[in-house]
Order: sequence, then C-alpha cells, then structure tokens
Amino acid sequence: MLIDIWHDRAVADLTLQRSPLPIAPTPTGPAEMCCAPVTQELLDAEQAAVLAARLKALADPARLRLVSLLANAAEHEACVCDLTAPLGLSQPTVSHHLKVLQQAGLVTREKRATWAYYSVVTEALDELAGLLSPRD
Amino acid sequence: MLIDIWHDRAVADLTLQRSPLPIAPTPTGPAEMCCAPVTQELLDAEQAAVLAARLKALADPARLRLVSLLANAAEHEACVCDLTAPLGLSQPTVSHHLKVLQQAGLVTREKRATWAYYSVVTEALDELAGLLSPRD
DNA sequence: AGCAAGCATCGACGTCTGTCAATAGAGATG
DNA sequence: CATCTCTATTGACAGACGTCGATGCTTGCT
Repeated sequence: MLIDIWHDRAVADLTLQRSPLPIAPTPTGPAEMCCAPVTQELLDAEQAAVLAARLKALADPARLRLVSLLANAAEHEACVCDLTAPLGLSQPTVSHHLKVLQQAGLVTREKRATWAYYSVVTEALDELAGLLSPRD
Repeated sequence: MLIDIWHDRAVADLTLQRSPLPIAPTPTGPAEMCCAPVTQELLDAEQAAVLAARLKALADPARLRLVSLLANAAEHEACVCDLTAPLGLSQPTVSHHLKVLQQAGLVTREKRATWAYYSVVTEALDELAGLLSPRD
C-alpha cells in the first residue's frame, strides 16, 4: 500500500540542483542495542531508562502517524510540508515531533534545497520490536 | 535467566487455602489487534491513539522494569510486596504502575489470599512487537 | 472482636509534554 | 537586493504524568 503525498512538488524538484547525497546524513540517534529482550534478562535502571526513552518517542499518536505516513509514502520519504495536512497539526508541531523521532533514531533527515526529507529507519523499529518480543 | 523474588513467602503460602484458579482472571485489557503494522498500512487517528496508548504503558522505566521483573521471576509471577524493593519505589507507586500495565493488557492480576500476583501477558508483547515490525 | 499485613485509592505536588502563534534562519527566485 | 517558501526555534500555556504520604479496604491470624 503506497500513499502518494508528493503532489506537484516532484516536478518542481527537478529544476533544483540536488545535494550530492551524503552517505552519512547526520544520524543523531545511532540506535545501538541497549539491552537484551525485556522478557529474557532483568533490566537495570539505566537500560530501562534508555529503552523507555525510545519507546516514548513512538508512544504518541501524532508520531505514530508520522512514521506510518513516511513508511507508506512514495519513495518512502516526505517533507514537513506534506505531513502537516494529513495530521491536522501546525507546522511547528510537526517539526517538533519529527525532531523527537530523529533524536530517538527512528527517522533520518536529509535536507534537499529548501525541503527537509524524512524517512523511517526500519532497522530501529525492528530492533525495538525485538526487545519487546525475542525473534528467536 | 530466572530471578527469585519469592523469599520465604512461598512457605507461608502453603498454609493458606488457594483460590480455585479461575480460568478467566478478569482480563481488563483484552489486547485485541488494533491495526496493521505501522509500516504496512496508513494509521488513521483512532488506530494511532489506541496503539500509542499501549506503547505509552510500556514507555516508562519503572514499568519496563516491572515487566522485566515479572518475566524473570520464579513462576513468572510476583506480588506487589516483592516488587517495591527492586524498583526503589513506594508501594502506592508500584500499584499505580501495575494498574497502568494491567489496563493496557500487558499484565494480568490474580488475587490469592491477601496477595495480588501479577504476571506478564507475553502475547500482548508479541503483538505490540509485530505492529512495530512485521514478522516474517 | 481485634489486630496485622498486603494492596488500592485519594489528594497533592512538581515535572514533563503536546500544542500553537510568533519569530528567525536558510535557500531559491525574480 | 527584495521577496517568497520551507523549516526550525522560541515562549507560553494547559493538560498529562510520576511520585509520595495518608487513608481505607480486604483478608488471614489470634
């Protein structure tokens, strides 16, 4: 299932010089393994805090819908201006949520021209899922 | 890995008549499938709210440690009085967190004698994980 | 009946969080 | 340069949240 939230900007995009696609686009949250699955080993205070912080980044309706929008968007990415309308939230609020998601390592940001393109870090979601329920 | 937070109450427990192990011990949160995995279909507002509520129940250090304690406890269950010390939190606070977890369908409560035994609903964790990252 | 233990609820408190309007900054266009 | 678009930051505010002490309720024991 793919939702196109690209509109006519795809056309305008062609008229702009694109950035040379940096290999490492500033990964704020490296999303490193913080602990064993919750049900397998006892979490100490610090591990629990780290894991809770990541889950908390996802545990918000707006942010869940953002992740869903990004994952289902054409090219699996979208810029802020395409996300405000589907969410019914103001642009600053959307920017705020995206920043939270980025700092948790759940999305990446790539600036092209005046637009900031966000996309989901599927590996981060996978790892989070694996911590809740062991993949065996 | 098993952590024994049972102490000497296991002995005292034998002297008390046990409840006849009811089949359906008041499942507050039935943990029914709320939506497709986040990355596969677009979440609407309501689905996002439901999923966010469940994730929010887990997205707390104390509650994560509670789940971890329960999962790693002998018999895979524990009562409130065994959980306050490992967490370093007051009994009312622990009771509060357990209630949140129970309402989210992540733990079940079974009252035996004066003790309330909580245990993890692994299926709920599995489902939650499956919504973040599709299995197979 | 009286008492003690385990647990849930209540009330209160400080903190965190989601939201917006206003503003500032970066970048493209004319 | 002036202007426009897109995005990020700031400041402010209401509501939610985590925590605790005090209290009440249930259950078993004497």
